[in-house]
Amino acid sequence: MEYNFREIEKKWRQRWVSQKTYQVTEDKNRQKFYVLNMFPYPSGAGLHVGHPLGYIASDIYARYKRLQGFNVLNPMGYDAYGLPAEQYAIQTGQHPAITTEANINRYREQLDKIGFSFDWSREVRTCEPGYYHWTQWAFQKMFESFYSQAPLSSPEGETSAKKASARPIEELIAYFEKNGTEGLDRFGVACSPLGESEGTFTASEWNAMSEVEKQQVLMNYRIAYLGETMVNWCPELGTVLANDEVIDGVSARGGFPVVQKRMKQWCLRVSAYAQRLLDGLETINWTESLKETQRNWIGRSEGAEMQFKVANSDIEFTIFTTRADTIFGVTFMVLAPESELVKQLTTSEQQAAVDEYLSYVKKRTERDRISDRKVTGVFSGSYAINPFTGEEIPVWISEYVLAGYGTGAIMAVPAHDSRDYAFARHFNLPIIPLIEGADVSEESFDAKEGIVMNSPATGKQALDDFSLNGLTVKEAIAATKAFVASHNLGRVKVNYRLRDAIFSRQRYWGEPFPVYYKDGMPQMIPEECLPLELPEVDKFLPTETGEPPLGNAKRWAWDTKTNSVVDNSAIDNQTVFPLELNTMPGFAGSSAYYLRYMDPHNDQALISPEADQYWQNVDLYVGGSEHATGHLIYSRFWNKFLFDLGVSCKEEPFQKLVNQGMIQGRSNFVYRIKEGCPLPASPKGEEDGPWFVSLGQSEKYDVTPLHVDVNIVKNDVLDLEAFKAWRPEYANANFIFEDGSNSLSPLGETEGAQYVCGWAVEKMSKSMFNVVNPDMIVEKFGADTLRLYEMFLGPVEQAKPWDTNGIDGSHRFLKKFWNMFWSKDALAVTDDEPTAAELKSLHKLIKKVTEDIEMFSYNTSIPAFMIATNELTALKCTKRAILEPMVVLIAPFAPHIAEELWEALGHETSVCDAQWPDFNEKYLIEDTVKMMVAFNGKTRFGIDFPADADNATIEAAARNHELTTKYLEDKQIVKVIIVPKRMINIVMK
RNA sequence: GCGCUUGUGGUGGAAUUGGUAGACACGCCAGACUUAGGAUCUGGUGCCGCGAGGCGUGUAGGUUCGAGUCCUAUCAGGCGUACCA
Repeated sequence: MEYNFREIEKKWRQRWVSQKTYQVTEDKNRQKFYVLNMFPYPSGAGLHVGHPLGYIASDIYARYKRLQGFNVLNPMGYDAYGLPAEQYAIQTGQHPAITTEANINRYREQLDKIGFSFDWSREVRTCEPGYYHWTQWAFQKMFESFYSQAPLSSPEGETSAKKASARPIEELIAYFEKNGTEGLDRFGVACSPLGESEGTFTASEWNAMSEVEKQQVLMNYRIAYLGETMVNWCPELGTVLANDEVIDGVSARGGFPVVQKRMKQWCLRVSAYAQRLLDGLETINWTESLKETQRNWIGRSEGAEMQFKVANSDIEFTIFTTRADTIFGVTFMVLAPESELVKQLTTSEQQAAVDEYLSYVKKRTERDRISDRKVTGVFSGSYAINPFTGEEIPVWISEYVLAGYGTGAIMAVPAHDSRDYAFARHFNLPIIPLIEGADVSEESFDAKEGIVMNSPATGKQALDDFSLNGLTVKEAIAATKAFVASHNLGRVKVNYRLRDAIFSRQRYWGEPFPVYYKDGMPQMIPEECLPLELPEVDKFLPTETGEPPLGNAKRWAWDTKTNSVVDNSAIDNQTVFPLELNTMPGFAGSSAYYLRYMDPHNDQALISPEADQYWQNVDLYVGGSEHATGHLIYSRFWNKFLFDLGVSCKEEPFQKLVNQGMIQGRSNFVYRIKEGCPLPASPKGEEDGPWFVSLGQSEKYDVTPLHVDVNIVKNDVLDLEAFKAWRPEYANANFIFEDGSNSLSPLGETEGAQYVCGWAVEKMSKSMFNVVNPDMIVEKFGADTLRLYEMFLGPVEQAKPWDTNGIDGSHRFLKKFWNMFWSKDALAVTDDEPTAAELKSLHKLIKKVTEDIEMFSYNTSIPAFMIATNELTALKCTKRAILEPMVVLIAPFAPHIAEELWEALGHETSVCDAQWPDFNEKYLIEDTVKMMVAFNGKTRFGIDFPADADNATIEAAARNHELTTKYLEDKQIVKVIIVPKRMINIVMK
């Protein structure tokens, strides 16, 4: 019987739907396994062949786990909010919901053809009210929470059994009512950076505050808060962007310039969770490189904050340093241009120079700073006093100090910091070396090693006779920290690079905030009124007054009497208030979708405790590594917050994570001969077309390489007729072939002359004509072939180019596999007892495939299938005891063909409910075992032993072997080494 | 600059704790069959050499009876990050 993949695949696609084969329910009697793919953004271009790679890999794993008896959750959905649909809406007026719906349908159609075991009854879409209900809900909870290292009720604060957690803001309010801010620092409460004056108040001061004042104070502590921060503003897109959405100073989407701007924005206090995000990495099974990326992004650094007084003034300021030991080498201080201190410390003589510098800095974009790293700065006119020596140190202002990290001010130690060194050299400031033997005449000595000197310099004296001379750097750092703490000069401090996430976007196509404004302060709409649905607008652009697109909505006001959305005209700021105009960013909807899959239709809660208890967290998460510092940080944060709330029972959402590598395109080129370059033949008389030369001949001509559609090239040989039809201007094209002949030579072209294209690996994109569409492959070869080939292409984690050429091999294999079962049009399978050779083939395969799937290295299982199939075909094996397990083994990889064969073998249930075959080692034992014996540096092989021989027998036999004996007699033996080959290892066990 | 990562035939890639490097597939070559195909089947295919033989895992050393695998140095590519004090 012929392998008719089209019919088979169609049949099983329908059957899986009608029999609900992949729907799962919580089943307490079976162990759960949760497989998850990063859900896609449904773009207009549809899927290309690279998209399904990770889905196939995880689908194989999901099917394998199911065959092993697990209750497998393998859901899919759409990250449906996003910029492209909105940009398209702006250009065409088409509502993004319509575009998105159309794209989703296209995605679904494509996905359905590949045979995934997704439970579509659990599909989620981030843009649906039933889904974003819970995004809004979580946001409200964050607004109503603050974060502290210990419960405020514990009397000892930090010294008590710590439990860092988000807590209801009411706890903080109760504390303020009783104590003000007195003693609050014992509890490690996370808050926005505050000045001395606004940060402290007494209980009676708190109680005397107006409601608005209280709200303003609380805003500094909420986990979701409205904060005035420097943001990445993208004028072209008219919105702010998160740090991970900005690459090289331009927007990740669109590549538009990004500038720094001070704006009031919703923020999430991700930084409060920095330490837990760092610690959590130790408990999860991710690749080391990805964990390292997150560690760097979190950027923990231990150091000290130190106070510096300003000479002739009562101003004091704080700096952060990890090299407290270099205090005696400080020769100047530097402030960030955006620092509040700049205003206070600039003297009247320097005012003009400073103003000029600040306006220069303001003009520079992020991109300028990156591209030219020149040394710039200006003297403020003020001097700071070194707390250890009393010396006066000039205070400078320079853009190399960042306002957003540490305190926005540093002590500069040019001898031991390369940035300070460059600055000192440029402005001719003194450089004092502090490490014995360090040569700082050409560059700074940044390493944290060596013996300290000049601390203080000979003949000078420091506060309390403090000295670091003679200590190692490590000892000096510790000693200085201790001294700083004991003399009240500052405190030991851990800083994180991780910033709070900016959570507002000035866009239409996103989750609306469930927030209205009363007296300028945000208020949450009542929880039972969620979801607050996205309003309709006429235009998707910002309003004329520069408000976000929601400013165009006519019905976007909140009536607190009826608790409903009403017309803007009703706004009276008494009972009807304006609603928030910003929307949430892309990462909002993707931050907890894995929880929603567990209980997608629950309209009472994000997830029921029962569903959460059963599914717990994701066992295997598959997706691209480009989300390392975005989604994978935010969702870990989000999940930790929900964990603190008791909503999620696991602190880490994704236990194991595999990054699938990108599939690149393989572009083909033709070489067009430039005008004026001598040609091999003259025109035929008709209108002469352009000339193209084959790769091997192209060096002889002056050519321009041009991309050519990979779909009209086979094995790098151009299909000439298809090429002529591809573009009207190529209709009369002439060719010089690989063998040097040409299409216009008087004798005609040589028989078999070919035009060979060049090739290169590039990104898969329309403009390079190298996009390969999975539908086409499925149409030609079938979904099972596509699945097999995608896995065969190489390790899942590695980036690799797509090359359709090799796909025949996978298809041929499936045909061979199919043919094992059939003789003419009848099933050939018999119930005979299998032979030892047949059992060996089967069990070798079981072992290999089981191990491979566990290790996620499918690319080596496919060859194992091919070898086993070839072996069994050669043995003419048609025995059920061999072939039936083979069907189960291949089911995760090629589910359609497996179902068809399973049914042909007489089974009434789906192959999905079969049992994964057990591996038995006894079938693998060899009859004989080869040994290797090494003589005088040369290894010899070829001593055979019975397979059941034990170690001692083998060694004795080897020693008695005639060769061995001869060498022993000649005393030329250095060593006799007996190396069991792998088969022996099995015997030994 | 820093961090991570990868270097194996014409190509994608195999090679378990160090143990016959190049599995399997593509491509290529030869042959068979034929309804002449983008079909199927068989055999061959790392490089040099007629041959025996020699050389081969980015490069140079080292450890070892034995190294793709371990160590040291170095070169090249990929990814991430960017003045984080």
